[in-house]
Amino acid sequence: MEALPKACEVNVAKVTIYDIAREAGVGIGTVSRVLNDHTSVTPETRKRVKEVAKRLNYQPHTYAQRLARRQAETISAIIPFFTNYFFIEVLQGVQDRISQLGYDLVLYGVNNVDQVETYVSRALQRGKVDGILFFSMKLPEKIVPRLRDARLPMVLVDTVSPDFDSISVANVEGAYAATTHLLELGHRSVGMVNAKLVSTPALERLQGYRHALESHGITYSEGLVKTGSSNKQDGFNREAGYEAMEEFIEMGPDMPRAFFVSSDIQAMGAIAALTERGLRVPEDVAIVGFDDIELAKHMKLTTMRQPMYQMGVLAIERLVARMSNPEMEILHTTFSPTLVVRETCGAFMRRRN
Amino acid sequence: MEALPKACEVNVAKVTIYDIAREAGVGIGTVSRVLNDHTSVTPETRKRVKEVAKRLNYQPHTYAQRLARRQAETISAIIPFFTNYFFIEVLQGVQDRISQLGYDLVLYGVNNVDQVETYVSRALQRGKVDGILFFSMKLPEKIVPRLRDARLPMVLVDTVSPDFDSISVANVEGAYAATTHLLELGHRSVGMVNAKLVSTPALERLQGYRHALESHGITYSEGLVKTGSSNKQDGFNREAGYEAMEEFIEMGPDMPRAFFVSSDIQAMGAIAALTERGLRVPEDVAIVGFDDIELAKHMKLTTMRQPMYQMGVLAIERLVARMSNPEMEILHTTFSPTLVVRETCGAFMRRRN
DNA sequence: GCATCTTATGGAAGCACTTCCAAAGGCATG
DNA sequence: CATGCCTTTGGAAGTGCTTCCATAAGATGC
Repeated sequence: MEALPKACEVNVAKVTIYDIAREAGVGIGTVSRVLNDHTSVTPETRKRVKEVAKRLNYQPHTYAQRLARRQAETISAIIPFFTNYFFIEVLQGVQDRISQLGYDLVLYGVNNVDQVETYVSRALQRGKVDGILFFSMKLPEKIVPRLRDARLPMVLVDTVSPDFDSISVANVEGAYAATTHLLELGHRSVGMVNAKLVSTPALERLQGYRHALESHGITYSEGLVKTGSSNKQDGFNREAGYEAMEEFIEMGPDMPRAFFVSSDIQAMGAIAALTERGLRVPEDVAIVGFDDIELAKHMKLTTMRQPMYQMGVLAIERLVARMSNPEMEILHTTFSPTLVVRETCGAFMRRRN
Repeated sequence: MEALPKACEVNVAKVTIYDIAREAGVGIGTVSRVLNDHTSVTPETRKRVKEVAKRLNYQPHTYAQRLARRQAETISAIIPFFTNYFFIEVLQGVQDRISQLGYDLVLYGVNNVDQVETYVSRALQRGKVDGILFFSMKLPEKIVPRLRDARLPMVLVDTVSPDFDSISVANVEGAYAATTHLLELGHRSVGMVNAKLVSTPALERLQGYRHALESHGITYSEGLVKTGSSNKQDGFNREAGYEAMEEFIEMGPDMPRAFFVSSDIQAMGAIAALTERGLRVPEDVAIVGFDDIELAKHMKLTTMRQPMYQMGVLAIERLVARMSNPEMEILHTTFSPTLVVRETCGAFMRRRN
């Protein structure tokens, strides 16, 4: 049990450019030039250096590079964990694009609002990241000046602020389209299952719903918009949808026979409430959701599709654009959600008649 | 349009420890000692330096620190994006714990198997990360030696290899418990909806199912295990569950009236297939799933719960332990899933009778 | 054959920190 | 008062790279 090699002695030899330079009989400058594919190196030298590097299994030291290059090659994403489906899909786009660029993605998952500031501070550490992606949360007013002063490229995704680039979804238009679809199917009484109005998307989707009614000559009625009591995720959750629909069902015969629901996940709850009371979807009640999460397809839910993956890709592209040109004018892009007609709205059923 | 300030001129002044040292009339060594809370600094000096640092709004340069400290303060997670629910919940545990430790989490999302090697190589870059979390995928044999040579702490989550620490779920026991639950409710013919056998969890869950049958004196029959044809995510997807159940339904009266399904998401599909054919759950057919994803609760699905969040937390703790003691014996931890009885198994229905 | 222009190369300086070592000062002890 | 010890401090050396500058070597033109 003696002379156990210490961990550090066993560790992989740390090969530096100095080792390569010595071994190849060149200077470190030349080594660096070869490894970074600069010009002004003869093919023979280039070849020799590359061979030595390979033989010694050279790995550049990431942080030494980043320090010398004055580049972080890293982007951080500040993202609320509760967004779930949306988050996953957008993040996939972000990841794929980032990975192509050879950048790293560092993830700051926010579970409660207080963490936002902590994570922003971390991301703002000098030289740490080249850019920030800020997701789905209202940007706290008090940190806006710090962010602006830091002059660090930042793109907001699924949220908006006049001071920064943003990628978002046209909630008003989407809600308008969803509601209009139901109206065009002949419904005159269309209810809305909404989320808490503290959230901007909820507010905007309500607006779109209301506009749609009014453009079709129907007066908006507060009594036909319900939210349920579950506060989790600002009301964008299944229970809230269930509860809201329960309330509607209690209205008895006056209950609307068509609903725009402000998210697919709430729609799942709403449909469950209906089914449990013996009401069939779409025969008795028509439903249109919002988001087009993966489950929507399986549930045959008619819904408004957000191009989540593309939003992620675009977010990175916008960020890169701003990185290379900080003086670029601030750009706000809104994607228009598209109506995906499946079965819960009853459109196909009607046509068959 | 003249004399527009260049971006770099406007940029935040980069304050270094040299600036602080000059301003506070001390040496850089002292500044470093103060900022790192070392001993051997008089309270007055400490106070003065801290004040200057604050006044100048000093931010340490992350990468200079990491280079000098020979520590990455970063952990990377290599994770298949398709795991979805499981992934999100485990990652939440990982994130929370990492964040407490002041480490960064860099995410490598894998969309197809080839990417695994790319990402492993990146994570292996010298000095880049202090540890790796490898999720839910079979560790490719060919990279095991590289990984071992690198002597970089790595913990496998939801997958196993003899060479590395791992945190996983006792699939055999879980499947055994699930099947036993159905048997104890009086079923003699229990089918299984499984995923593709290329996946270890699928293999192990089949084993548990088989053991359970045999310990109850029932002979195992291959005909009662079906998989469906959808290959996505190794068969752990909704369509596959739907297809498998369709096949069962085609058996006619010989079809089992109870099923253990190897994942909740498949169970969703299976239930849909049953409902569409007019078969009620649990009145006509009993179902037990596996995972306890968020939707399971809403669907009232009886299932085997995996403690995903805790698995994430433990994964980080294990990683940290190995980082501080590389010679530690390799540890494999398996969490036992617990049976969550809801409605789809029919247990409550029975009791009511 | 010489002046001029390229092109290739070595290595110092820089990036912003940590850490170690030597030195200085303060205090107690004999 | 001299000696030894401890605390505090400054700053050189180190971390591993990139980049710039000066120089050397080779190519070109007349």
